Amino acid sequence: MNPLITIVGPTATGKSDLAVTAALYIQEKFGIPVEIISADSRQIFKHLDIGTGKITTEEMKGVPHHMLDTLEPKESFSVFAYGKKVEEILEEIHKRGAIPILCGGTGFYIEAVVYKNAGADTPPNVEFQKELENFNIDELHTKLVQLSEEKQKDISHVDIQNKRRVIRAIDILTQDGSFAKKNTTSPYNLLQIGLHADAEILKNRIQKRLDKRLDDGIIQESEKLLEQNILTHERMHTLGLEYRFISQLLQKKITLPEFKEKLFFAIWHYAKRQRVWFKKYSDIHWIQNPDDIFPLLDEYITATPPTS
RNA sequence: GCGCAGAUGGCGGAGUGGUCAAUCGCAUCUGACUGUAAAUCAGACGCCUUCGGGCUACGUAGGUUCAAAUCCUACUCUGCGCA
Repeated sequence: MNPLITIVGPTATGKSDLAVTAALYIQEKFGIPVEIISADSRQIFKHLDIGTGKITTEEMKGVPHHMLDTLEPKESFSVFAYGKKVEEILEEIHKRGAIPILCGGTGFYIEAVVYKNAGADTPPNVEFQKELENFNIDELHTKLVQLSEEKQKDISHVDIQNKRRVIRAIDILTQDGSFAKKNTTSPYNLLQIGLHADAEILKNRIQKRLDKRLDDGIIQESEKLLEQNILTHERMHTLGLEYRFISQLLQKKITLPEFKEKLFFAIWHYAKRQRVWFKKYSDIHWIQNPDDIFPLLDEYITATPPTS
């Protein structure tokens, strides 16, 4: 099995830096090259630098990074596409005899790579989904139940209160597709590392990071992208967090103090959601101190020297 | 000092005699997650409970009433106006 190291955890715990540190450590100590793959749903986009806290070239310290700056913000993307793309990249990395580190906080993206669970194998019918938007959740639910009986498909996994999910389920069944089975085992030889920080510490880090990004010009970045028509307010809304609230601020829907407060809580809530997501994987080695990664790497690489 | 307004759960803010442990928003807690995932969605949220219910609560102290967060009186505090 080919090796794959993951570095996961909530935002603002220092994953990106740790990935670089780990990469350099492995290269120096074992002479094996390492390449990093970002698992961040927004850092994939060009121009979104300060807002997503994207790692700089300098901070990469020469370690190759993948899945950063590959799309224009206006282009749409999906977990499915992500999973496919990363699969290719992994293959190349393994061919080169290098070890990949998948690093990021987007749980679903990690799942798509590690377990190859990126959803049903039925492409979305965007037009049809738009039509469905016009119905309310109860009507949609009724439709879904009818369809499931017609097509004899189990829909017990669908969250019937979540409009988006119900629409997608209807979409899949209407196309005669079926829901993918969930894989529970990984095709890779895994080392999963989670970076953990206690609530108070994490809150503090989030606040400090936010203040710093404001100083760095996070708002101006978006203003400029709006001027250049690289971003729209609509797109900023779907990008979430920083972009969503900056958009509201620039449109004067909220004041600066409100912006700061709302954004802080939104990031904090996001971090909690990430924590819940990663909780379900029992094979993650949770560490609090970055230095604790070294023995884990030593053991992993010594026990299973990567071959290609 | 006088006048007016107000004091509600961690915060904001509804409620103005019974259906109020008290709408709602925020925060908090727990969780879901099958092609938008930094997204989307759910549950809990006074205390106790054998889950039937019980108890204590709407500034404080009294009062009216079968019944009060809601009416009356006094007091305390806060805001605005006049002195």
